[in-house]
Amino acid sequence: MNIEQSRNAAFGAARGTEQRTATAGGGAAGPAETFYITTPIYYPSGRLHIGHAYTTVAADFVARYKRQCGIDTWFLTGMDEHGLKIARAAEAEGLDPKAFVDRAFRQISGLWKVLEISHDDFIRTTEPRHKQVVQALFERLYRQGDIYKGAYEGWYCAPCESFWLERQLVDGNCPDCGRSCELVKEEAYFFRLSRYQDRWLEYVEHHPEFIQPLSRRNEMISFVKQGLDDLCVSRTSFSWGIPVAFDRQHVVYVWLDALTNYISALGYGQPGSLFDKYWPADVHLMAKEIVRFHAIIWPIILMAAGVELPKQIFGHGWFTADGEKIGKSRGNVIDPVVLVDKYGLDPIRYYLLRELPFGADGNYTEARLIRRTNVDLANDLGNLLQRTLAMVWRFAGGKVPQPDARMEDSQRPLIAAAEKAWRAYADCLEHLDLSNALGAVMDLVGRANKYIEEQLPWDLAKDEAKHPQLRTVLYDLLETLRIAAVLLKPALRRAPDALLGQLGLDPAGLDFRLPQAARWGGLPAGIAVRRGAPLFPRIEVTPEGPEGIPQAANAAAGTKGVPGSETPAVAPGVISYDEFARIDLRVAEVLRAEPVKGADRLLKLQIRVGGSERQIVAGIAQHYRPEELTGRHIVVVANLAAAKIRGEESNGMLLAASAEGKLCLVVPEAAIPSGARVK
RNA sequence: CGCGGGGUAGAGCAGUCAGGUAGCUCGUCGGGCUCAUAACCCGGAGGUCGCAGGUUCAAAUCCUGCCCCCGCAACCA
Repeated sequence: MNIEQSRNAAFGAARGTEQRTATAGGGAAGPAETFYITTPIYYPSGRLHIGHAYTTVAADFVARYKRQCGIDTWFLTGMDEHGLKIARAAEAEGLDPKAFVDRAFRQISGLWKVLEISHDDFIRTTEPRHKQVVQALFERLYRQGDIYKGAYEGWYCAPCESFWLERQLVDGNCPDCGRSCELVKEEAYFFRLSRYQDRWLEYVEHHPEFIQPLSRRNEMISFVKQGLDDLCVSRTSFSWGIPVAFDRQHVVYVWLDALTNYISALGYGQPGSLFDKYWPADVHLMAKEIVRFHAIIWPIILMAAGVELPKQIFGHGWFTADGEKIGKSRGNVIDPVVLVDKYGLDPIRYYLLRELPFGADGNYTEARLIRRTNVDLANDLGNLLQRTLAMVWRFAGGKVPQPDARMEDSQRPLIAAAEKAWRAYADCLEHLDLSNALGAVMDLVGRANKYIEEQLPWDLAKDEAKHPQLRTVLYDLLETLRIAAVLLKPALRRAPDALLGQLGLDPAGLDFRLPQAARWGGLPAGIAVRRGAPLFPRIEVTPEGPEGIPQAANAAAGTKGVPGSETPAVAPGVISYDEFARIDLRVAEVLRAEPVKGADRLLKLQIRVGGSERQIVAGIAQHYRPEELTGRHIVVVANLAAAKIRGEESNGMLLAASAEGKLCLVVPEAAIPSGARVK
């Protein structure tokens, strides 16, 4: 009873501090509480990478949490399918744009399936339901004078069919191909952002929670204070888009199309639609680079349309790849599907959600993923379950023991720790501090591990008089594990149920509703526990040295030590021989070299590799003069995908070593014909 | 004067909005425990919180100036 009292007091207090409408609180009177969360609609011009997975898994965690709190939740994601880039990419593959985006849709859906994303809807901007809302919105804004017809002025590169702003040009030429551009004017519609500038500032001033985190908010405010230009919202130079209803030469351009998905998906404009139920959105979640559009353009569109604004725009940080920004052009795209295959879904989800303070940037490395999994999930949580169950078998006959009714709550520190964990967890989630929400659960797990050392159950077992205490200790450990599983349920997909199953519960028949499910005492005494496989096996990393030791040294030692037997299990950071063999390294002769126009670090080299000649571009201009390269033999990666650098075609990459600002070419040590294989 | 992020222990980071004994993970050194997935627990060593001023009883935190690194913007293959 004292348990119940303190519980209620604790929850009452927690509820009282939560200000936003979407809380974990139990149902009061009034209309049912709802929660609407969105991810951006992703643009399928390239493959989706860990960044997309990050945003979407984060939204999934929040959505599942809200549902678990009994809140009527709607979780939207989708795809942005229009625009010139898509039309081009489709054409390049000889596909109809629609066929192209259909294929992309299948890929993205597949990824969300692998990550077990629980979205309620997936909006595609090519769908009629979206098109119709965009057209109506465009027309309305035009009729009321917020959209006007003007002229878009820009520099046009005919071969590339691209428009550029004056400041984007390179020596007056196309930044893509280096060829000359012509100044053109294109008729276009513009949206009067400028008209709403002051209203926006005033709104943001009075709604400090509107743009989060704080650094993004400040950034947006200072951006708007510099003055807003009107926004180009239609184009005539391509047709893969939503036609402007009253002027069919135009298609709606980018943001007015894309952003509108958040209301078109709800059936905006139709009486009795989901829009009435879920709008305004509680959170638009996204990575930081598109916060500007969501925090400025979107609210102004809504203001103009007389629609209530979303409650919050939240911009999270980026995962970088070993220090570099992740990008298609860098070839360091990390495929989430590969990671899930390799490590399993829960470790990936846990890592994504736990690793970064939500809002900040952070480095993705496989070593850190492994460490997170081993330390938090295997050593702390998985091992706690294992050792607890072993003791329950040994000291309590494999059944959940009955705690000693005479013991006060104050003598059972895990009760208070569990309460504290729940409160911290719920509070963090209200602020989208996902990492610390999980951290609160892990703190509880850590407390339980420590409790075992304090109580020494194996000693208690030796003394008959202490058996009531032993039973209480074991019960408290089991109950702590149950609560941890309940709190991890929205974040992880396998482990919580597996854990509960080992506690002897049937996850399918459990009520996970928060906060009740996190209350102390939910585990019934007397049920039989079931020891099972470790929740999270440790990931062993034998061939790789500890972090901090240069990998090359270890890899070299490793390959020498392992005589060419069958492929060993390849550790992260180490590539197999087959992977290495895919790189075609060749000796090449430099025929001539010249600077790349307008670039101070680039040289353009004509090289001969065996019988064929080709051009490569290399960033060595600050270390070598063109004339000193002619005739030299160098080493190149011969099968690297072609790329355009500063408008110059590059068909390969030369090898050079650099350190501390110095750079030198890697060259054959003795004379050898061009085209010779290097390995 | 382009925009933004950052500089805190060997590594990676929190703490900065609301100033009050500098904290976490990994690594390292030592100890404990034997229930457990070579796991778990305790303790030690290790920091001029980028630099210089200022405000304050008190500054990693607030103010001013400067230095350095990174991303984007236009030079990465």
